[in-house]
Amino acid sequence: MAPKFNPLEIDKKWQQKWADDRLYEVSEYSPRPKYYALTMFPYTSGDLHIGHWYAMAPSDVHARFRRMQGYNVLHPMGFDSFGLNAENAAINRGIHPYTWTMQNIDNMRRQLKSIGAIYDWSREVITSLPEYYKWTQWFFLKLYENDLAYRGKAPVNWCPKCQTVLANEQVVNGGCERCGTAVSQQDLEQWFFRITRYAEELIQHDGIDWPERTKIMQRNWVGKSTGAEISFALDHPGVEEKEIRVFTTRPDTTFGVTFMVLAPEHPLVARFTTPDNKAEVEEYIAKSRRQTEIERLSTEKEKDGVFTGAYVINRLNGEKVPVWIADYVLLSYGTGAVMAVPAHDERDFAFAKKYGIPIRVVISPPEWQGEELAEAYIEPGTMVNSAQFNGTPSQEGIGAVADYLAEKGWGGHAVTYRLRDWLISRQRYWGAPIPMVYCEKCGIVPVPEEDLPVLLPEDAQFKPTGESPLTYHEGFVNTTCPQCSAPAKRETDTMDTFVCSSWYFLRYVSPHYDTAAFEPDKMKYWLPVDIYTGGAEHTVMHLLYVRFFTKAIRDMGLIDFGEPVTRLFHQGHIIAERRKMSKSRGNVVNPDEYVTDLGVDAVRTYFMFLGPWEQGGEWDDSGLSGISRWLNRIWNLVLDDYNQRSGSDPSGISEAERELSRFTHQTIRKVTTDLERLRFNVMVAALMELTNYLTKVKEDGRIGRPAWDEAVETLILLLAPSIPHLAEELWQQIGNEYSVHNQDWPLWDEELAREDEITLVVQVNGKLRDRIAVPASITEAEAKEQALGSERVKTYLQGKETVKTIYVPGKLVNIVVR
RNA sequence: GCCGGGAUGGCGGAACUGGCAGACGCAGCGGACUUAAAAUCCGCCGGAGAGAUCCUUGUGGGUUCGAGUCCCACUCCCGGCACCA
Repeated sequence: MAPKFNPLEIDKKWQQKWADDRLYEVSEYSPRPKYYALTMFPYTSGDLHIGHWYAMAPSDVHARFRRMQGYNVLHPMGFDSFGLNAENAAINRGIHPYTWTMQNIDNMRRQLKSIGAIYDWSREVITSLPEYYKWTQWFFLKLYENDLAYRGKAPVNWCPKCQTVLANEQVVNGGCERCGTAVSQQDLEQWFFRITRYAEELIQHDGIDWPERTKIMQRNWVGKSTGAEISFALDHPGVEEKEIRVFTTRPDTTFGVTFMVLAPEHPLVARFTTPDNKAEVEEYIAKSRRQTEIERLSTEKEKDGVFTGAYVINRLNGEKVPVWIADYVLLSYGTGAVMAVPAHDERDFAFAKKYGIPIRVVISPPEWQGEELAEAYIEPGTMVNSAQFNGTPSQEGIGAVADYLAEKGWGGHAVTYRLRDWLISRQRYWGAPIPMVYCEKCGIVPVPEEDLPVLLPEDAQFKPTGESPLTYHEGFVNTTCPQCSAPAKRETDTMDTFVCSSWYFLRYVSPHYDTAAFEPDKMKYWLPVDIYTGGAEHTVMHLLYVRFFTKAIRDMGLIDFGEPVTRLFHQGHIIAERRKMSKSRGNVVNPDEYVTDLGVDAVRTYFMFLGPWEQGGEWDDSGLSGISRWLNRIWNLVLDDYNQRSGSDPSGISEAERELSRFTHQTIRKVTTDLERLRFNVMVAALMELTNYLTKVKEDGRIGRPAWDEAVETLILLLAPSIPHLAEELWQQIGNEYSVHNQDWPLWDEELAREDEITLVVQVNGKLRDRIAVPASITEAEAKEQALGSERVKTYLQGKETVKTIYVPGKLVNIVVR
């Protein structure tokens, strides 16, 4: 009898040994092909819950599998550690953000180590340390140099509770992503990254293996619209501008324009509103400013607006068009002005009805007789009331009108994107300071590279004032101009944490390199990332930003690839009590207690077995015991003595061995392809089946000792990525050389995996009637003959006429009768 | 409203490219071992029926020799976007 299986002792023993031997440290100097397996690094919000483990354990299994397959695998880990959480802790509990963050990291690192992953801890990256954020600042300077970072006044999303600006992506249902508080609009001077310059490239995903839905979501987020820009003539006393340009996807409806609408914030409004309308217009602007994003975006809300008293001319037909303002027009999209065609746009229709503005049909619906429309007609049709374009199908008209506009110099074909520039300023302390200086003489001056990093002062005061503690820190703010040496002020905003995480995958290749953000040779060796796994919630933020960064620095010549990640995979969410786990809901499950109870291998395996990785699932620990039992069975299977039954029939033995090798090789094939496709749940099931099969084989005792030993070794090798601790222990116990994790992944032999005998399914009219064991080499004629010869089948053929017989090789015969 | 994804036993799920529905595990039931329990091992385990057999993959239709898988319509659930001109 084997000694009792003690998973906790085994976990401890091998984690210690692997660490001592630096088994998982990787270097660039390897003859093996490289494989960069990246898992999204965690945000340092406290401790890890099983959601993190669900992201990390299966990805480690995949990385270990690649390692055994002969790849030189880089599987790094680090901490995304700037951000609001730490600062709020400072305000609420009086702990310095640095201290709080480092405590969290210590705890999270301990938890991560207990997973038993192949993380190379010598490459750990912490974004909030100067040795890292120095390079975040350096990238900022590079973007600035290349006109991809700029400062501008903009209406921004402001969270009154967090007292900071939010990116569009951080506004969820009109509320703050973090605290849910309604977001309001404020005009502030802010730093932006010109991500829109890459809009076109960001909707291309050629040559990368990403989930279809992620690509679609990114495309939708970028929101490309094709149409035309049209100039409307403006002639207003005292206004310089002689035109207002609008963007439209429907230039074919331009003859139907009966009014124009500007966003209330549009700069022209104040200048051309006539005295009669001034009071009303100002009141409307004030009202829409007061509204929160939630109110303003409510689709329930009836569209309203006010007339400015100003007019423009529709150049296509010379008509005077009244100009209104309404808050359903957004300043930030297109030109902040729209031409309104009530006959062919639902919103314009409702607006025109409400204010008694004429509705003129210019696209004829089928069988239209000139009657009034009951609702906007937005489908294609034939152009009418459109001068020389009458009779043109509207879809042709789109291009024809745009061409005509271009010819006349009144506009032309145009493309607009929904994507806006990335606002990166945060009025907060715990972030990478933006390395800029304001000089009275020289204006905005970048901090010279050699002066980086701009360090966060340690002695800041944390008060909930709405401004960054940096603003009050005289020692930080007051500096000298790098150009003229006159007294100057530092920028006190810090960068959005998403800036830090936009390039961390580059830092892992040379985390301690201090003369550049990354060592070029090592970057060339490791990148791009071969597989990146993480949650789908990062699709339109992190994953878009990472691609933008990569393309931007490619164009600077720093790297020579444009896509950071070759293959992307999203694991699903672990939920508890039917909801996503979160601290505020109090349904967070901590993995530590399970690990100290059952051992880490059981927990790792349970995450894989739960269901398809991309689907996630409910955390239900009742299934864990099944995994534990299985590990125990493996232990006994491998370590209890094998007794070959003497006096067995020699021919029987060889047949049993043939069966065993077939089963083993089929399992190798299945486990290998499942691991390649990250189908962990069925991989575990296949390993359980092999275990069950070996248990039976062992009882029968008909296998020769060498064949048995070989089968057991294969089982252990196949288990090694999933249950690294137990596999290592068993590998040693059966007398093999350390370490199982340095062994080659088993290869299957198609010849050995092939079935000699198959079960031929016989159907009559598509219904299962018999199963016949036949040789795999059976011919079509033989199969049909056997099928027709079956007694069970014959009873269903009695008195019937056979219409045809379908044969699917190796599978079935279907006899169709009438 | 628009764009994705999904629905299979009591439960989690399996089923390659249209070919044996329910692999594997959990729970349950029965048995062995035990003074007993736990642990372990063996067996049963979608529904109806005495049985032959029939029914069964959210609902309704269709294509096909054959549909969980393909097509059409619908219901519900999850995720994303939401006045984008």
